[in-house]
Amino acid sequence: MHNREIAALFDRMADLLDIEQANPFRVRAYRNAARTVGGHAKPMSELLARGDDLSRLPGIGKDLAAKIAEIVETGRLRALEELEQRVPAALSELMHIDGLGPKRVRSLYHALGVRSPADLSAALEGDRIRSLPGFGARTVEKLRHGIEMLAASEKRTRLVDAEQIAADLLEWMRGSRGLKSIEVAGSFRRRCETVGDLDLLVSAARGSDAMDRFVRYREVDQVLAQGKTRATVRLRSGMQIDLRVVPQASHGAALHYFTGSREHNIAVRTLAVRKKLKLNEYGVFRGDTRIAGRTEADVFAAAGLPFIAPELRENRGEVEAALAGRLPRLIELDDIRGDLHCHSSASDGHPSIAQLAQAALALGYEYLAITDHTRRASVAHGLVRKRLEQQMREIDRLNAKLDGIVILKSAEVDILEDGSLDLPDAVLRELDFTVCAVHYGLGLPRERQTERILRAMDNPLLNVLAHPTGRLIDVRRPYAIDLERIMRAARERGCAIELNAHPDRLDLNDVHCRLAKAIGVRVAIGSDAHACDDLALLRHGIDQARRGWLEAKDVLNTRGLATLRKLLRR
DNA sequence: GCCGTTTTCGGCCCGACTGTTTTCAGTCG
Repeated sequence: MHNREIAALFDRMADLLDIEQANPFRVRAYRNAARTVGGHAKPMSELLARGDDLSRLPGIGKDLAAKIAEIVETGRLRALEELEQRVPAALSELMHIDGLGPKRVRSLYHALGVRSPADLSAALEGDRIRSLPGFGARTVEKLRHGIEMLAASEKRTRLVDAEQIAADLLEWMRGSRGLKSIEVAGSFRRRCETVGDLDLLVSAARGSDAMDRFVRYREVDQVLAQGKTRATVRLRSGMQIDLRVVPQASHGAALHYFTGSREHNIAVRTLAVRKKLKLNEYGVFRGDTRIAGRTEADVFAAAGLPFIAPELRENRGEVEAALAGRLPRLIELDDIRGDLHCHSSASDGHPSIAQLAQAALALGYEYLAITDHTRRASVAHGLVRKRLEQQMREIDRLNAKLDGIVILKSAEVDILEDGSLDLPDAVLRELDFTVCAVHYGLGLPRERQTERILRAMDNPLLNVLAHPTGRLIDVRRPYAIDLERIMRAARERGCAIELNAHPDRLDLNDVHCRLAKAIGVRVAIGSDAHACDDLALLRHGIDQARRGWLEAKDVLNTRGLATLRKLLRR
């Protein structure tokens, strides 16, 4: 039973309790628990196996800890099954339709026997639904649309794609009259790997036309809501955009509020409440007096906190760390001294090694590792021994000519199904270091896949384990491995773990980075560039590293070349 | 159902917009 599945059971519990009109705080407790469990890096089964006290997890008390144990042991949750005797399980799905909450779902079910989206569609065709209180013509229309959108509503957009959408929209919005500032807040600003929608925050003088201009944007497909300070539209791309307009005096408070996450906001507001203050999107108030609001730093200070970077605002311990003065000094792109993963035309990349070196030099790097695929990756023209040896000689020649940058000899060596490496040790030994990865046999059972990688790491010629989980965002799930065990083994053996920064991968993800830091294994951030421009993709890795609390000292390629060589040695 | 600088009970973040309502409930973020 995976954490995700446990979380799903708790979410369903919350939905059904909500429909049953249970204590709303009890409902929230289940939702919080779902989030805690679903976002936890280690399987609950593992925590239990080693005797951890689950009630020490945030939002998990004695009761929920016992329920987690019950699910892990039996695969069932009796409380949910009992609840489903009273409230049909399928009603949970209706809660995900835009415009339907617990009250309307309850009313639809009791009055019309609606249990599923299909039932709802049928009900919307008839006129009985109009007899229900709160179901007018507009609501019926909205629900029709909501059912259509149900499938799409789960879809999230990769951050890198959202950046494009945001850039175009910002350019349009900057033509607004009276505009003081405009920013994208929300999960975009927290640099989540995917975003569901975009939250746009505008500070503007009175009489600004920002709101009008927003709904007139050429890409707008539908205006879903529009008030004086807030509007929501859906673009032709399907992306939903929320706009909020606030006065400048509230800019910091609004930026904090709309950056979220929701859970982080609740944590900070709770702190404010304890100080007898009120925090909302307009500022921090003592009584009716605004004591902060212009900048985010002011808002944090009023709540008794130092500035917390947006990437940390997930209520994953950042508020406690801030109170204790133990916030990390997050890594920045400028800390990076070189790239440890890229491909030349020798395998599946486009540019020559010389072109890649020039591009890396232009980025201010001190070194660049060429990591073409090896033999086994035949579709990517993987290098056989002879071609790799030729490449090493070419790199020697280039290094003799180049000034200001050193090209490192490396390869993205396949980890074969039996855990051996794809080229003989004799040739790997000639490289400065290796980046090793699994590309085939992704479907092995967890234990075997883990053993395979551990065996590969037993070879002292393995230096960096590349894209450790193999996931491709929205395309391929991570392969089954015991990542924590692999990380521990990597630390013991002096291997590093890659954070592959390619926007298709982001592998390690943010939670894994946090785990790597806790275990103390060093992270190597690589762009996995296949073109010169791709070297810039490394910034996406920095985003996730920051979300995972990584500091410059946790990352291998923030070191100068001499130190890097020392740290790579096993 | 959780939690504790208001600590084992009594709180639990806060406001905008919509639609259907004649003053507000429901939903959403």
